[in-house]
Amino acid sequence: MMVRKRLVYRSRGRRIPTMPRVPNSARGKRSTRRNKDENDMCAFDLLATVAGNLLADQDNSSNVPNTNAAKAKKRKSFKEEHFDEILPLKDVAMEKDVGSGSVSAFPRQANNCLAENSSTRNEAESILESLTMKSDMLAKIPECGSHGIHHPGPSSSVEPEQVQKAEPKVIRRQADGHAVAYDIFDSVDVNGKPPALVSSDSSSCVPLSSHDKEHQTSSLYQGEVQYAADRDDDENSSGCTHPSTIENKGCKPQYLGNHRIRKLLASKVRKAARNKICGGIPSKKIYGGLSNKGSKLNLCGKKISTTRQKVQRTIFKKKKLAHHTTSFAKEMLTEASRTSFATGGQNKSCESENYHVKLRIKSFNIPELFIKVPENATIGSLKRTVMDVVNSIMEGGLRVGVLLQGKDIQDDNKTLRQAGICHDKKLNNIDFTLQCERERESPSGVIIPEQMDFLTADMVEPLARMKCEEPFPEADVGDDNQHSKAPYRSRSLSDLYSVQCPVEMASQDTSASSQAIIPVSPAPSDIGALAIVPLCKSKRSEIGQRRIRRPFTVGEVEALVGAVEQLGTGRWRAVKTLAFDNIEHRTYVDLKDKWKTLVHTASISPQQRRGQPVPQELLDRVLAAQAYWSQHLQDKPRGKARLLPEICFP
DNA sequence: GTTAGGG
DNA sequence: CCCTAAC
Repeated sequence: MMVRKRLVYRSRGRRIPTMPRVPNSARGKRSTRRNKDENDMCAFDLLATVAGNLLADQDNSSNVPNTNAAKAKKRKSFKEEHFDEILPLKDVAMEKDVGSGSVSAFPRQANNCLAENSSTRNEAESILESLTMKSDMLAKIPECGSHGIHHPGPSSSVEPEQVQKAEPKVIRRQADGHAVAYDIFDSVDVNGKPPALVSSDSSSCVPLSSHDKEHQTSSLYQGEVQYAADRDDDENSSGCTHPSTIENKGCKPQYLGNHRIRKLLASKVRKAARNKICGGIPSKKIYGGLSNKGSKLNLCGKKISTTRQKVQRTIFKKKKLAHHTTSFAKEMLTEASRTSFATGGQNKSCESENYHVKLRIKSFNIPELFIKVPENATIGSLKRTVMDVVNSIMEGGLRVGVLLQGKDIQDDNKTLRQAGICHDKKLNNIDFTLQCERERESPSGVIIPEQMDFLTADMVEPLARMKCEEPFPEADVGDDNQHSKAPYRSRSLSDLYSVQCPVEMASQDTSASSQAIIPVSPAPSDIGALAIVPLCKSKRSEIGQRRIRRPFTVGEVEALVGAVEQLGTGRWRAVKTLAFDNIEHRTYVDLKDKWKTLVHTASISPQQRRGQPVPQELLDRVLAAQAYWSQHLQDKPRGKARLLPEICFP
């Protein structure tokens, strides 16, 4: 029966040359999706807000990551093996001097900062004693601690800095530097081995429950969760609030149903998430529900994750430049500390005009950045590539939104008082959101004055000051942690950012990264230029994150054609094994799909073709192979005609 | 888990 | 690339 079925397909296959319909429809679909993605932007703004709120709910679910043990092991061994090779690269890359600072100088800077913090601590505390960032979760990591950035404990908070006059620049720089640079280089992995591709496995944003250190480490180690907010403050803030939480390992795989069910659920969840997000439903609820609501939803998330991993097999294996979730959410908290702004009060309606406010960044994640790094790439090219990507990310700019009791206050001209925001009463209900500037009407792409005033001083600045760097994941595990001790400052990147846009943190944020550099494994005949591949263009939350689109290179096409010539169509698993075995991000389904499109491409006129041109010679082989196997398989349903192809396709 | 196909 | 159906 199975054979019969296949025969039927084969017969259809014969018409392949005339199956323009498939591609066309596909195109239409793509187009549609693109639009959809644009719409998803609406979710973008919501994420930030939501994230923070979820932290509190989500933590405790730290559980055992349900990752494939073998894979984890593999990754582990790999990292350990090449740690020494990787580390240097990181340093080199970080030394790129942009602006005044060099990353390599970070250690010293960190210490200095620490000292500064100490000296100004009292003063600062009086102003923002409770200001904290989720990102300090980084500090939780042992290595961070070694740099003196470590937070005192559960209730640790970001070192208060002078907040009075925060400057956007500083903020920017520090913020991104911290976030971006770190991320980018943190996982740079360069080894002598052929660059294998690294899948972003973006879906794997995992929240960490900071409390569970082991878990955390584990996650980091696996590279699945490189960064997560940690609940430094005991206050409950915790974990990763990012929507991606759904896929988070933190959710214990309570049970493992059959994959089919998982896929189904994953699919459903994704759809639901997308729809909801697009619909503008408060992400808070959406995510909150998913993450907290109980085991049910969590399970779903878990399933997604699992499914992803299995189906895509996208676990970065060899080169991962950086993987970071991108959510940046901050929540301003309010216990307005009673420090005055010294602006000279006027009315007293709200009775607290000049107060400094305590703000807390509950979550801070960074976007994924992947880069294709051919072995023959130079450090310079690597730098340029990273720079380009970062710049491209930044170009969107960022905008801060203010929510009062969940309601977005759009009138920028209103005074806080007019908006009903009083230090005494309403501050507790204020939230900030980070929105991608592009796609939004906000003119300058710069933060709005009022907001800036508020944020700058109290919230952003501290953030900018964060010195803690995430340690090399491997470090935690490795015996020799010496290397891991080195912090990776990202001053250079931050500087870049600052140039691009004033308050960029957001760009990397929730927008889920507009782009990413993706390391692509060296396809059989890959041409080795650095290539940047957009990552999750949609900026949608990572919930239903679609895999990044990675166009086949000519080399890959060639390998595919060669494999199909030998194995025939219909044996995609074998094709995968034969020609793409070491390329994690190309699944046999991908190969099958690619073949489908190749056949179509070959059957249309060159003028109608799009994308990177495929040599006519290859297309000819595609048609020949397709025709051959279509016929051949009909005659001999399965197997047995292995050598024929060679005859036909030398 | 694979394969074929439609979207 | 995603999602499903069918095996």
